[in-house]
Amino acid sequence: MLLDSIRTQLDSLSKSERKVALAVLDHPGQTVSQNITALAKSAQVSEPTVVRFCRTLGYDGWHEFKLKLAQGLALALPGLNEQPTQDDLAADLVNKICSRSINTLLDLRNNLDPEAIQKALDILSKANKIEFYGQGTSGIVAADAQHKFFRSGVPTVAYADPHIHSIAAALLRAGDAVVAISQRGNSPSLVRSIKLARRGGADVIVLAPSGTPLADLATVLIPIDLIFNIDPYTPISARLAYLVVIDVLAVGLALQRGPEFRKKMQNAQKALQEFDLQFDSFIG
Amino acid sequence: MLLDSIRTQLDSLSKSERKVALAVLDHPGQTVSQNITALAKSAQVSEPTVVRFCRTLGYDGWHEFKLKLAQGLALALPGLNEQPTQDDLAADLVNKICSRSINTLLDLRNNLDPEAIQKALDILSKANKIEFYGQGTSGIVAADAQHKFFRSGVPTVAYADPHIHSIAAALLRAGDAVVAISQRGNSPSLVRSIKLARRGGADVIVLAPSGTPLADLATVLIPIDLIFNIDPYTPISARLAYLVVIDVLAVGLALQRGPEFRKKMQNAQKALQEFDLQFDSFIG
DNA sequence: TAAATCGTGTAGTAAATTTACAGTTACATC
DNA sequence: GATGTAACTGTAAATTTACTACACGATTTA
Repeated sequence: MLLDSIRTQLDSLSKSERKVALAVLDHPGQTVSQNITALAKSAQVSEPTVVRFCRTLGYDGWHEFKLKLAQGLALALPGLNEQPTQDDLAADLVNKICSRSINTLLDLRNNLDPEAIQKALDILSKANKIEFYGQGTSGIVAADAQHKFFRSGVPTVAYADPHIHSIAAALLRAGDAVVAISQRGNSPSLVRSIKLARRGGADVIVLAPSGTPLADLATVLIPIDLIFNIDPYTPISARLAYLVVIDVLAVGLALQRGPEFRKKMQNAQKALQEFDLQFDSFIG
Repeated sequence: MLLDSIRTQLDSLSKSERKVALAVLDHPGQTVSQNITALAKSAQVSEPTVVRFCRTLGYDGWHEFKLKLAQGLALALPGLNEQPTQDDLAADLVNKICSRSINTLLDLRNNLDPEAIQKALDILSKANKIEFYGQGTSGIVAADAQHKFFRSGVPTVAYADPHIHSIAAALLRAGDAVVAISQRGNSPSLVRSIKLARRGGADVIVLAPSGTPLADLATVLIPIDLIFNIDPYTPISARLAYLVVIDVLAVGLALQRGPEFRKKMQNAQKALQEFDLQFDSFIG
């Protein structure tokens, strides 16, 4: 990106232009919010020198340079560019947590196995009945999944209570499908329910770290191997990964059911939206 | 992102400001390279109207608006906004949905206002009682918030049922805090409850798109201006943004309560983890 | 029907960016 | 070693750009 381009061209710049370059590299975030006068001052050069610097890099002038820099920063991952302003807790917090979450998803994009997704979609698209089981935090993921699938026109149920899902699991038959969600993959009661489900002939899609007891019971395993941080103040960004996988499954299933089905759902959605405007929002 | 924020606020704009909005939406790419005069001309309004338009959207002026727009466009990578088609392989699906989610979070990182977060944290750290209200999809976010705050050692409650939260809201007093979560910002029953809460003297932190009825009722508004796509098969990645904001608040609150408190919680967490290994996982 | 509020454009002002020019330095040539 | 040339850099003026103050007109309210 732009900052890298500045770095590589550092040698071919004149003395004063290099001052500008270093000032920009030092505080890229500030640079985009400053005007040319402020940058000139902090680089201890004159304004025209800054303009010449921009031109040397191939831009029309200060405005275009600033714009391109801003765009580059929007995409850049943190840590590299800006040292966090230590005194500003909130800004630092926002930056760190967002960045960590982004990294989690980047990681997911690289490691999520499309083949497993495809197998899972095959199972789901043929299933008579789809149930989501998850406890604690994963119970929320399961509830989210139910919501998403429902909005995609696929009725499902989600259970977070061990007693309930063990009963539900015992009622499953061949042709039914369960999605078991667990961040640890070792919840005994969930494992028990999944065993019951399999005994009844149901297919089980597991979202859990690989190598866990739950993972071993899967018909299809979608492994989610992220660091589970012990520090309680670390945001549990792993949850985001689970939610995105659920997104993938919901969208994939909807697509697999074909465009007609899709059209029908769009209409339903539209009707719902008009309703919302007058009454209560279902969407929230 | 910004363009979506413009779309959602289209109704609350005046006639001339809407002209500006439409001109921007029509040619966002041109807008960033143009100056205010050119935009005013193509929207057939005067320059001050453009400035007022920028201010209405919450920006300092034309410069800031243009910069943010440029950053938003940089994130709108080509191909990402295309709807996934049925021909897509699972790999494509994974890639697209992950990328879209990543962009949502990049956007959030660029636009989330640390000042608003700080104000929210100030309120939360002083609050006697913290409640989360959200309906439908946002009800899940509220439940998630309750979970996270609980794990940070802060007892809270979350309500998704309109009747329940209206009763709860009526019982609030000065010194209490509500976090209202809404992806639309116009749910009548939620608005009603929030009005009750404010009447009782409670502070209200709102997570919703800016310019919405709910946003106007906030003591502190944390605006989340992301796409609300009508197509039901588009992943609702906005939810990720909400979850991350909740993360930020939960972690921030824990940090603000000091290191001793933090230590205590770490121990509690550790104990819980050991317990989990033998019995049922609380974490999921 | 009058008053008031909101929205909009005109014209003037302030600010920022760019251009023109001139002084300085570094290097090459005689 | 002196002189000329070319490249850099800053000062100051010019121009563009964004913003403010004010006034007119429309729409709403009393």
